[in-house]
Amino acid sequence: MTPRTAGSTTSHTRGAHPESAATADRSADIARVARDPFGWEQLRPGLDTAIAELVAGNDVIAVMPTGYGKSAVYKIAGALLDGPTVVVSPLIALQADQVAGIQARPTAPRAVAINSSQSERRNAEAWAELEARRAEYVFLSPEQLAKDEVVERLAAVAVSLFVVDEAHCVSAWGHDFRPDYLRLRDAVDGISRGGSRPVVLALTATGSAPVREEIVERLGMRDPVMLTHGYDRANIRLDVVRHEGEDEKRRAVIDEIVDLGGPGLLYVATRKATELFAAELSERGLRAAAYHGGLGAKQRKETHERFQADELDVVVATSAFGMGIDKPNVRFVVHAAITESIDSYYQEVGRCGRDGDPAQATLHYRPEDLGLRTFFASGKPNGNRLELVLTALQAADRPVSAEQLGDAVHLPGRSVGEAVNLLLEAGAVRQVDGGLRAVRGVKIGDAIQAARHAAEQRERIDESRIAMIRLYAETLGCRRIFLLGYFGEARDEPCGNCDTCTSGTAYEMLEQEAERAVTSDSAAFTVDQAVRHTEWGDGTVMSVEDDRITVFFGTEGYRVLSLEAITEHHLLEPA
DNA sequence: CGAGATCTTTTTAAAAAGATCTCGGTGCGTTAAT
Repeated sequence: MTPRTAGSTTSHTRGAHPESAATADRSADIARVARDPFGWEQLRPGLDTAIAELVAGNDVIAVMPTGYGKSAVYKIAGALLDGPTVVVSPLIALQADQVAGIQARPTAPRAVAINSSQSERRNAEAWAELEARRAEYVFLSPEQLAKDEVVERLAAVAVSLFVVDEAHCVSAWGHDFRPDYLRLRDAVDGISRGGSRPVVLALTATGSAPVREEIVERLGMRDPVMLTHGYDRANIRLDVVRHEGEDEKRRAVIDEIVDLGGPGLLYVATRKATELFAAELSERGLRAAAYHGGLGAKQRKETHERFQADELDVVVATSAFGMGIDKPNVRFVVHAAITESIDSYYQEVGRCGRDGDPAQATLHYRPEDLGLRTFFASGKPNGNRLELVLTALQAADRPVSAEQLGDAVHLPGRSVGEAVNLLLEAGAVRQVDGGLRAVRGVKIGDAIQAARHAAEQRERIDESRIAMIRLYAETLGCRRIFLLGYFGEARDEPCGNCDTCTSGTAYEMLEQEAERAVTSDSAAFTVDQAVRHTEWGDGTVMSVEDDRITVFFGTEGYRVLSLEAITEHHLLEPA
């Protein structure tokens, strides 16, 4: 399941020889479509490769920073492939922008969106355009694609390209928050039933190896080509500041932002904190606004637009602010609280310094802040609740909607949804047209145990992701070496642009490790190597240091193992 | 799990310390009331 790699250094070509006539024709086609309807004279490295692979019929997962021009991949490949392009987009606001972006070029193929914010009539028109082959691109949410009717209609129009934008959502949201992300594979299968299977493209701005592999697996991608570009953002300075007390941390955050000016982003953990910080920053003379999911759509849009137009210095936000922001001159991303994973942290940090000029990323760290992350990570499968929900479903003689189910068991919608997701994952419940249905012949006891098991595994993985960001915050080594290592890019030289390099501990750590390395044998393991642990089963080596290695296990998450212990107890062997 | 609010107890009887409670993020879609 490991994707084939075609990164910036190791260019990958498959099928026809690069100099063959067919390939030459193809790159001429790509250049022509890029120029003619879309107006791009030159495509960035990797984009043309991605398009060529798709046009040749190969699935592609592309990991590239926002602002790199990822959307060109599906715009051009979609235009070249015969048949409409489905683009799965997580936010309706984003869909509107994406459609507008294509429509802004009068000669580009037509794009439509189908979602609940549009009138029924508008959606019907979109379908009609698609079915009449007047529209090439259709933007949809995963929830739309969970509907059988939608999938059937798409199967009938012979979709040629299936794109999952912001594909990290599959792994980040699919398990609990937006479970329909895990059903996209069924949508691809359903669309294929109409004829041939569409080529699948996954796009994301960040993703560690486990996240990328989960995307590939959950989407059912076939032998995909992986393209990564621009992980190292050398112009972003990486600092971590450790704090003892909450008040002292808050003052330090405010002082730093006032000092930095703007434009920049301040990420905080709670909605309330966005308001508090925004108020205090305003008092200190900055143009600051709060942003979180609880605000009205109008206000959110306005804040977004004001920031984009340089009318705000700082947006103080929860993780709600981010996707769809494409502002090159963001000068800093400051975190007043730690995130739940390195993946999220680097994604948020990646929003500054896109213009290549120096930018600042500071994490204000208190170990106590990890508590909130642990709280969010805990699934807490309540046996009672699971049993209640499953019994109700088994008793029903026809599919039940989530809402009917909530009424039947007298539980808040949220806990019902949580239970349902676990039962779905455990295979005890199935989503069918019209609602949920219990799978026949499954014993309640077995189902609940399986659901609990699924929840516990998930929890272990989430907690190991928290443990990794904690290691980042607490490391004395070079921050960049650590970050890039997490994303699978080995780097030996300290970066010179982070706090540990400045303080010198990064160099001390390297020396110490070099000394220890004399007595240990780290050469036995390499990054990306498949290994098997006596207790935790199969895993992949994520990073190798001189005295320890980090391994990602499918059932446990990230584990740091000392080489001494591995050797002594024969814990790990190549798989 | 931890912070902040609120309630309860203690003790330089009006304020402070201690105990208990509550809340915390991400968005789709559908629907009911204006």
